[in-house]
Amino acid sequence: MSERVVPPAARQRRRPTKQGVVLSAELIVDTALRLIEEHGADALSVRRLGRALGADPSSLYRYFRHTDDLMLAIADELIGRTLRVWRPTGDWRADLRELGLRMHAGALAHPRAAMLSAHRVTGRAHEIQAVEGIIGVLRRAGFPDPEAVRIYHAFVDQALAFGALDSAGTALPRAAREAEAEVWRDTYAHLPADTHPHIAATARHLVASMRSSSYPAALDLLLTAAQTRLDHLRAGTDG
Amino acid sequence: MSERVVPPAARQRRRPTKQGVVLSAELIVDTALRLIEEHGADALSVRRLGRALGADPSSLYRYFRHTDDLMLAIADELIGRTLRVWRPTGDWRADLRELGLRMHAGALAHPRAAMLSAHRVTGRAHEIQAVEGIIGVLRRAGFPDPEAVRIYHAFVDQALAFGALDSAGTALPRAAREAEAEVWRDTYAHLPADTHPHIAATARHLVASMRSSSYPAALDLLLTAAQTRLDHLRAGTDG
DNA sequence: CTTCACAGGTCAACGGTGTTGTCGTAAGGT
DNA sequence: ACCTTACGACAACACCGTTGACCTGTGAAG
Repeated sequence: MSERVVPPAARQRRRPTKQGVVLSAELIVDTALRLIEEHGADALSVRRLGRALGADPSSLYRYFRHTDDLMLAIADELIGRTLRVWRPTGDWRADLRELGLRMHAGALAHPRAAMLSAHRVTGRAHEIQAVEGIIGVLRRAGFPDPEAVRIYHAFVDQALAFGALDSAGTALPRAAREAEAEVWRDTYAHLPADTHPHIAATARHLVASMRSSSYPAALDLLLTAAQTRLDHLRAGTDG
Repeated sequence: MSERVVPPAARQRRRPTKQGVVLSAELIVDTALRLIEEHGADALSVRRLGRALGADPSSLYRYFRHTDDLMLAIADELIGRTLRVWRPTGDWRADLRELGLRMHAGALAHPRAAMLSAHRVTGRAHEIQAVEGIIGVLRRAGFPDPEAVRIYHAFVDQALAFGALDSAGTALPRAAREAEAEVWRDTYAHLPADTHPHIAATARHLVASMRSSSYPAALDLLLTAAQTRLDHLRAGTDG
């Protein structure tokens, strides 16, 4: 074996595969993302990716040490894409809401990658840029430093956590996802009022609510609480 | 094949395996949890579980239709364990805070299981009991039904999502976890103020905050927002 | 232009996975 | 003591990630 993976800079001998494709780390990442998007999260396997590229599966190991390595590269690409289109306007609440929803949407677009990368701190350029931007928004809004950090931390983790949670939902095989919807419709909607009064009373709302992600609601709750805190601080300072 | 899985009530012929173990859904779930705890999440496979039980892997299909089915049973068992020690006092905010922290702690106690099951709706006994309990607390507190469901949904998902997120963190190999802490200490704590003013200004707080979970803070923010909403509703009704 | 080292694509194999069809046997009801 | 049948065992299938050995065309050096 010795060293299988060669750093991208040193690559030069661009030999095409048997089927005429010239491989590159970029092409592999892009193809992987396309595969995930088109055929669901479980469509991503080294062998399938190889087939989609028109190359032997083992060729990929010349570019990535193992599948995890590939996943991180994919995640990195995703962070970049999300951040690239965020333009803070100066309204802290609207800006954070926008960014939160974008992060969540980005995760849902690539469930498998989101699940694997949510809990990792990369310390890379894109991530640092995001941290600086969010804390900046909060400080400019008037939050004192410890408060800004607390809210930053909760905000980011919430976006990542819900992104991963909801991604896991969409990554399920179609049959399992339908089974879940059925559980709410069939089991919860028909519990008798004498044994389960609260579920019976709210069944209609439950079935409707469970159909969609609770992230927007949770995000708004977080922002509302932050707003309340800010109002409180202002009142304390002004009066 | 016909029907392979027999409902637990109908079981009677308790034939021991070749190695003398008498199987049961309970025993299988318990063994699976033990396996996950001791050897990590990837230690859970039908074949390994069979080996750990002293039974042929295919025997498990007499108790669970497929692996997913087994995962749901594991998840429900965890919910049950958490719920078993929760005693609502009547103070809705304190009760939900208590339950949220318990769920989070329960997830951290079984990181791998939490990660695998956080996103599943089981529709099983313990879960139903939890739903009834939480919505009951909210309705008794005075939230109208749609509001109660919205908050219930956000509350539960947030507890599960953070549970899974933080579990993923603790499930990392020790080396990787230390590397992450280092990133905060070394990279973020030393960014120059002229390029990253906001990070530089709050670095001290950042390093401290990132060491621990943001779930308690996020939970308090959610409860604060709910309280605000409740006050608002009361003011509207009373005045 | 020719030569030739070796990057990088390919092949075959290993040990793992979930899942299913078939079969034998011992447990329980009669 | 017999019969039925639940249920555990076995073998097979198609897939997975990963590796070591092999072979060939590329691109630079002479």
